[in-house]
Amino acid sequence: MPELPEVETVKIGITEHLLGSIISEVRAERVMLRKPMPVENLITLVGSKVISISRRAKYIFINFDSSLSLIIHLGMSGALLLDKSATYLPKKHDHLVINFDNSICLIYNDPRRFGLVDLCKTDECSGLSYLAALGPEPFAKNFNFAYFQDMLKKRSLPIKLALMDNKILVGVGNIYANEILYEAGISPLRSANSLKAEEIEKLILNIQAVLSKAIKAGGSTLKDYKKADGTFGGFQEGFHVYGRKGLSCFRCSSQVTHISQSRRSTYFCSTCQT
DNA sequence: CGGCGGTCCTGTCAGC
DNA sequence: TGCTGACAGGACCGCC
Repeated sequence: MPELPEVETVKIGITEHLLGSIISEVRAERVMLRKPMPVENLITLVGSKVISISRRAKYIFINFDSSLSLIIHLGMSGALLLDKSATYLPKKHDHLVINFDNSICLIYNDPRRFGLVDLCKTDECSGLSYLAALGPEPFAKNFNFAYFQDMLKKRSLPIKLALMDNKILVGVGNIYANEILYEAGISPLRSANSLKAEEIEKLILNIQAVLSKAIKAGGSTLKDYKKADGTFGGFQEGFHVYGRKGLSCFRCSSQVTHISQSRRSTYFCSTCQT
């Protein structure tokens, strides 16, 4: 799935085509995602006009003039695609297909169904249980040294898991957690509360550097992820450790180590990352 | 409360 | 070729 750079890329990709468009038809499959898809509510979107598209963590918000917001999370395997041929034929795992008056079609496809589709009044979204507890955005002012140091000193779990904890910081998933720690020269096994001030500084810089580089590259494409136009992101060419088990570290040439932490793959260089 | 393992689901790939 | 098991970008839940 999409981590923050992929979600941001999808958001940008759909915005230019959907802004100002009016929904003419909603086809929603009665399917169980992270929670049941609210089919009856989704159908009420017909006639609504898109006024803005935003992102919070890995959630995309399509905001309408009817004061409603469509909330979409792509989970592990979800994709949000645009189709410009007037007659789109639904494919397997297309759970939501929305037609717009400008003959553009927005398709939500998610084979593993770990994603989420929800509808909420725009001004009530921040109160939703799955959004209320989220930590700061990596590029926001409230994600700073004082905040991060304070959060990390209270936690004893491995720093890699802390990076992926949405209450501490949103947007960093498994791939980028690996890449960020490699760039920062910090071992993923270190407990969060063992980091020194200078390491925390370095971590913040690399969280922002790695994510912004990935956004510029249009995200990373591994298996399922595609950009909204169906083409692929390019950042996977830039991975330094992820998926490189046994290959040479680009810095010191020793072999990249692969381990499992909380059932997620961790890749790191045990020489460069201490 | 914090940490960790199990779980939701389908697709793909390696190995037999 | 076909089966089986491991594994995959996320996040929630429940148990200690």
